[in-house]
Amino acid sequence: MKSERLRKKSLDEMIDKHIGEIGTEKRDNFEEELRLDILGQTIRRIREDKHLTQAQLGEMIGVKKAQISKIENNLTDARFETILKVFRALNAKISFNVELMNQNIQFEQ
Amino acid sequence: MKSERLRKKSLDEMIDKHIGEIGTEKRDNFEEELRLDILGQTIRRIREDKHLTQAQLGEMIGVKKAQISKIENNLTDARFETILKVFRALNAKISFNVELMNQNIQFEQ
DNA sequence: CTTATTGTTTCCTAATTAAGAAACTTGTAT
DNA sequence: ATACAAGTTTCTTAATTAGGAAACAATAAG
Repeated sequence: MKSERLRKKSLDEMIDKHIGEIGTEKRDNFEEELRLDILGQTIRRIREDKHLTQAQLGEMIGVKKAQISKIENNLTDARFETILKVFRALNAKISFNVELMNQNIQFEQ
Repeated sequence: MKSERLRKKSLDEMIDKHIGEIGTEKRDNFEEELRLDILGQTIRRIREDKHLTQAQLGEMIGVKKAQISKIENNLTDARFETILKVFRALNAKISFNVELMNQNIQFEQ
């Protein structure tokens, strides 16, 4: 069956085939959703590790608990600074490692 | 051409100057405490290295050149998705490495 | 079962990003 | 100098985040 053959392919190949090639609109949307999903999951994971409620985390950065909920569930495209504030409040060091060719530009927030 | 010679410093030259020559320890393990305003400068450097105008970069991600200008000059707190789009358009892989106690949570764009 | 806590969702409103457009400035080339 | 391209700034309007508040669901504890 097709599904058996597809199972042997790599995840990238499957995504290429079923979602679309990189660069296509459909693929771009998929990649973006995937990424934002991971972001919310990550924030939730760290927050729960620190035993903080959404309300407590929100208070720390001047954001309502409703906003934290939306960020964690990927229901909003928050502002860049807001996302950084979240990580700062969680005392999580987030570094942006920009890989360009063979060079690395790394900076932390 | 004259314009080529008069162009601003390339990304390579910037990194050489500020981080170190290729092969040096400092260059290999670049870690520097930087502020948010570096984000705009980083985007500008990469864009110029790719010989893209602000208008061209904006077109690639559905943002006006005025917005690119504001982002590069840190005159706006853009949305998280917009910043990711910029790096994606510049073909720069940006990974978010969240360090939390003993664990590392890493996810890439 | 009742109560409290936490998280989700919805309403309205305020604040801000971004579009769209244009004017202006700066820099480069002829 | 003049023309052109690139970047900056400003304006109005549209779209969206976030505040403020409240209702609601889910869970756990008493």
